[in-house]
Amino acid sequence: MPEGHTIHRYARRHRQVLAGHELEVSSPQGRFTSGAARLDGRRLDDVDAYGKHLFYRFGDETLHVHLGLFGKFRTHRGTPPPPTPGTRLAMRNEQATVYLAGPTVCELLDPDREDALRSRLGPDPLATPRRSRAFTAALARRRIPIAAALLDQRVIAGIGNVYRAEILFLCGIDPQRPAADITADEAACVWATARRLLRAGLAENRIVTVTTRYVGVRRRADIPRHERLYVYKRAGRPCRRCGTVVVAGEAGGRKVWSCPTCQPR
DNA sequence: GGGTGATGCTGAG
DNA sequence: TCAGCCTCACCCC
Repeated sequence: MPEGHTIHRYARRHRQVLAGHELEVSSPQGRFTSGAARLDGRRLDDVDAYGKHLFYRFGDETLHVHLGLFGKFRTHRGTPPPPTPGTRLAMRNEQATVYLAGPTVCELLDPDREDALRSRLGPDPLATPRRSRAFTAALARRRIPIAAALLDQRVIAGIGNVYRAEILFLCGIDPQRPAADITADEAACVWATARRLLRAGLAENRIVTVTTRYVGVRRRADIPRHERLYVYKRAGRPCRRCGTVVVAGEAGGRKVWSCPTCQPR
């Protein structure tokens, strides 16, 4: 689930239903008991997101959450069901309860450590849309494949394995090309496409990169689940644009898919 | 009901 | 480079 759009969506949702209230905070699973005790009864002032990181402001305490590959939030209005055994964190007020399960990180963060964390993150297209120059400069410094660079959160924050494959397809860039060889125009395309796709994902709560003309339906909402992407996980199937067989490769330790015709070497 | 994979990242070697 | 983390949805029987 969690690429940057999901994280920003959680921030927005949790700000809506939880912020401005004193919260009951607990750790049903018991792995965040002492942290939860420090937050329990405090007012949540705000929630913000950067890249794939979430920050919950409780006065002078900040809760930091990173979902990793498995993490999930669930929001319940009114009386919630009992938490599942894996629920690390529960935050509750009179109108809603939010459960968190399976995060990579759920911790209290002091300002110094937050600064250090943020300084390791590249520009987030959903948070700092104008900073594409920082992105272009970061690409120019790397000899690694562009597809690996797009997963490096120091280069660009919030992109994951689905978006990187789709962005490179839409910009016509072979995943294996060295990042430093990407032209200024191509870098601008990657940034603009990342921003556009993430914003659409944030608005629609799902990753849909195809346009309706490639699928043969009238409305975006009618695009079937398995027809929403151009290349991601489509190895062996025809490219939606040109019919060439989509191929799988690897970059940054993860699979990446591309069309050899639309994304020439 | 069991097995597996998943949109992530770290730290050891 | 790769094991490990950690939960759950989905597939197949």
